[in-house]
Amino acid sequence: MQSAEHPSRTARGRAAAGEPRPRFDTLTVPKASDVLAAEVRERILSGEFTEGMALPPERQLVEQTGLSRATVREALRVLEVERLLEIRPGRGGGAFVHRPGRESLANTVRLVIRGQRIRLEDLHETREAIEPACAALAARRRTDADLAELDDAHAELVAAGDDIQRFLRANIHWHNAVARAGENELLIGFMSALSQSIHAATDIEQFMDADIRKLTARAHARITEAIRDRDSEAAMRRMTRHVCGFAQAAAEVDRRDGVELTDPEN
Amino acid sequence: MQSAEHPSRTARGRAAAGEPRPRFDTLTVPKASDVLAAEVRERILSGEFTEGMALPPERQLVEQTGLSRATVREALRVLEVERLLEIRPGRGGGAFVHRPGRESLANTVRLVIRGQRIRLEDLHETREAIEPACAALAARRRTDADLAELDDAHAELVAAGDDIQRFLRANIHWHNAVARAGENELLIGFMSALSQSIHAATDIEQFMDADIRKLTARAHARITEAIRDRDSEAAMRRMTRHVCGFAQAAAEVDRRDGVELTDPEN
DNA sequence: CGGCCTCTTTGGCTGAACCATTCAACACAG
DNA sequence: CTGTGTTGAATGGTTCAGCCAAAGAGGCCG
Repeated sequence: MQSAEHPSRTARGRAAAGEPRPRFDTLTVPKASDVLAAEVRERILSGEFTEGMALPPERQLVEQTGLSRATVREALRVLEVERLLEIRPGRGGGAFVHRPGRESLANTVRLVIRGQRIRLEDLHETREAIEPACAALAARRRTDADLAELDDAHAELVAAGDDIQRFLRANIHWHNAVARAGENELLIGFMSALSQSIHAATDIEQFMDADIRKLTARAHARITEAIRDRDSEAAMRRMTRHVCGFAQAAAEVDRRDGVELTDPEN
Repeated sequence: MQSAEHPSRTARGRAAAGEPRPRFDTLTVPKASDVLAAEVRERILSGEFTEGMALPPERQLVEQTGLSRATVREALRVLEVERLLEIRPGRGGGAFVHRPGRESLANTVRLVIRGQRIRLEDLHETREAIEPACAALAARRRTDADLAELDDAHAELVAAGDDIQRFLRANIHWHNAVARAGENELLIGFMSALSQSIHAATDIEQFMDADIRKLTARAHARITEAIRDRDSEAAMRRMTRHVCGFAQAAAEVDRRDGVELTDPEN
């Protein structure tokens, strides 16, 4: 700061002589821990640090970087939050490179959905965009194992009967199985996060009555058949109808709830 | 550990007497900074801490929590990475609650895409699922301002001529404008991350020849028209054709490159 | 009154030390 | 020789005390 004020005075004298001075943009000073984190992040993402590789222990990083331990720890912590490192305590522990899997993709997306307070309608619309595509891909790429899982999930759904919690678990399981059969990691992650978020945000007990459950089971069966026949057109069409129907039903209940629940509050 | 071995001996004696012993699961000890981070995170997400609200300064948090400053700082750092806090130094600074916007949604998704090394085909497939839906929504919900932005972006695209970088910027801008017109925050974030990631991953100079540029401009024009006419069917159909065509062209070039570029390496 | 200076508040960073967990090596009893 | 308990070392987790740097607040002097 002082070294920035000081020259400005002398420079003003020169400016009076008509000589143009160089222009400096307001420069941003990054935090030390961010610098280290960025360095390590790049080396992980570039593939220089491979999955499972152990970083040097903290105290050694302190030596090598010239930073303090707190700073090094902050950097490691940042990368742990970003799921690029996994840190284990104790002897033989340390920071290990970890290329996150589909689970953490789903977790991240879910956190973002919650953090941004995305509207439920937005979630439904997004699902209407994504899930039919998943069904279409599933129909093209399904293996027999995928099919078996779909059948299992559907059997469980039917077997659930009036046990709503069991029904809902089987429902999510079936939807995730469709996404997995599509073999697209990104769509799998999105769908997983979406279905969980929608499930969590919907007061689902309210409208999961016997009729809707029956309708759901029929729709799943027909979609599963299309996937079995590798008929991606039909799978997509039927899935579109299924999720749109669900969204409408949810909106219906939500509107009723809106009247019941938000009025007394205000 | 010792307290777990010790009783086992005395208990073994009792077990011989046929009396079942209680079973302990391996218990997990959370880190102090995680506990604090979780606490603050919940209070932000639940709405108790509102946007822009200032948390107490670090030293005061140290008093109130009974933790050390390093621990408190780690917790705040975690929340900063999750974009739930914004931390500013200097007097009048501190930790401020920050509900992340669409920019950080896109950033997060982009990081995940890169971190997981999602395949380019997966990106294209996901885009083929999402962007037509965006176009359909845009046709239904567009305002005149949205339309103006689309027209601007298209004009810029046409004006770019042979300046490929300028063309590409205008291209991304137009695609983002479509998403924004759809008014779905989640889709906006996904699309923004997708188009940037695809752009970054495609060796785009290679196949963005004059023909493709002309084709792109025509497609954009026709889609913009559909959105102007609020014809969501047409918008969706044309967008599907557009992005599929792009994906095929990219795959074509990629295959050619694959032969050229990966052979010499091996 | 306005510009400058100093003071205070706040985050950023350091260093040293101690605690907790885990694993490996080793010594000792059976 | 075997297995079992003990000890020690490596490593992350936490604390404490302190200094530095940035940035606003308020007073002081021209």
